[in-house]
Amino acid sequence: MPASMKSDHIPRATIQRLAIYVQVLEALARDGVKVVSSNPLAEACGVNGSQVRKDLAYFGEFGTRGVGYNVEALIRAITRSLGVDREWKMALVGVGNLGRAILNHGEFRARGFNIIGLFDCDPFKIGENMHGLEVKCTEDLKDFAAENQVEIGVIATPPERAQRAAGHIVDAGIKSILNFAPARVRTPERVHVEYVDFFRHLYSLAFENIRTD
Amino acid sequence: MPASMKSDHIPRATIQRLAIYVQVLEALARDGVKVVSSNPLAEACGVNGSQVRKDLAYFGEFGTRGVGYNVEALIRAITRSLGVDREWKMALVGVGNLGRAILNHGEFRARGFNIIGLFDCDPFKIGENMHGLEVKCTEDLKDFAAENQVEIGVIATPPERAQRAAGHIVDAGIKSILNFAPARVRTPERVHVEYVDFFRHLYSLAFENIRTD
DNA sequence: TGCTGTGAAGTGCTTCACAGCG
DNA sequence: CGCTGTGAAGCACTTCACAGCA
Repeated sequence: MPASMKSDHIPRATIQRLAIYVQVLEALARDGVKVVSSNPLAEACGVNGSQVRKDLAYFGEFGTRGVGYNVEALIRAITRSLGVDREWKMALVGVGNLGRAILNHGEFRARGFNIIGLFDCDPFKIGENMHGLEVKCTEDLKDFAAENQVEIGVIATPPERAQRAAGHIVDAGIKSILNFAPARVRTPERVHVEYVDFFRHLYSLAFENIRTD
Repeated sequence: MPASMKSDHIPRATIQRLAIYVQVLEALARDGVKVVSSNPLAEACGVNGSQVRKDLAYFGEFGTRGVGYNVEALIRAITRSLGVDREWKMALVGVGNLGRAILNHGEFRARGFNIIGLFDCDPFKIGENMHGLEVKCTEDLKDFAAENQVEIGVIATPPERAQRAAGHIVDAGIKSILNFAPARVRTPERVHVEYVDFFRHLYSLAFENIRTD
């Protein structure tokens, strides 16, 4: 646990909001803003001012009373607190349309989340070269992960193959999974799975839309 | 409001879980399962059995006491309740790497969320043809949306252009936005914005990872 | 004075526990 | 007898309100 952390339990929602704060703070930094107080920051993020202050208080005291928060310093404080101020090595399982899109999406690398290995179970794809990486057989993930200290496994297979991909990732000793496949996967307790689910959002939009007619 | 709805307020979290239930129910249907009771369904979704029953109860009574839920019927009941059992027309703003990836991602069309118009502000992209659609100038979105009853605007621009894209979408009278850009956007109260934020998930993974060392 | 940091109060979602029905 | 549907209890997060510091 980071030495700076003040509380033992931190709400999951807090972590997700910290990611939003970073987004907004980076936009402020781009616009040349040096200092921001909790209320305007909160408004730009669509939350309450106390919420921002409480979220930050879980990790330390980053503000100056009567003034606010230094934008650049707060970005560094948050990314440091979350552990995202360093490189993270990821392996991508599934190099179809979705997988290639993820590979092409420069934002990941720009934020230190580097895809260093590609895996697929399709013999026609194995051996192919993408973005300077050779597609390997998923069976080889275990050795690769051990040799290269892979920390995050990214699933980008069709839904019916997501569980098998998860099995290979777990088997390789990787404890974090980012799943882009539209399927839930079963994993041991110790493995943390995050789901990127486009349809969750589309369903919310559709429902809100018909509800407010 | 759908006639079947039993309660006036439905938690946002419930809607998001319903999307998960559909995912898991579809996987069960693929495996030939005909009937499922709340506890196994809940376990596969990573939630509590009462939660499943309560979520469904907001919309009606879909189960049979002593038996469980018919898988196919429950999928239809949920998708109907949420209004996702029909076609939704979407316009995509921003046809860079991310936008093209969204356009190529067949799942959207497969679930009735159809991209029927492409827009970009880059003169070099305007006029280009992608997936049988001609890229138009973002200024033309307003007329296009009115003529074609676009219901959802999808933002896939770089973060610094997300706000302008949102402005065009709002201006076109569209009330729902799906934002893939890593930036928050300001919109009038009546407009519903959903954010697809990959980094929210990566931040959660990274934090959980260092927290459990 | 202005804004942060924080205990206390408020709110809403989740879980429990069981009545009710097939 | 088994599982759904649901009021009540429990719990966690959010918001309030203000003490405390620059």
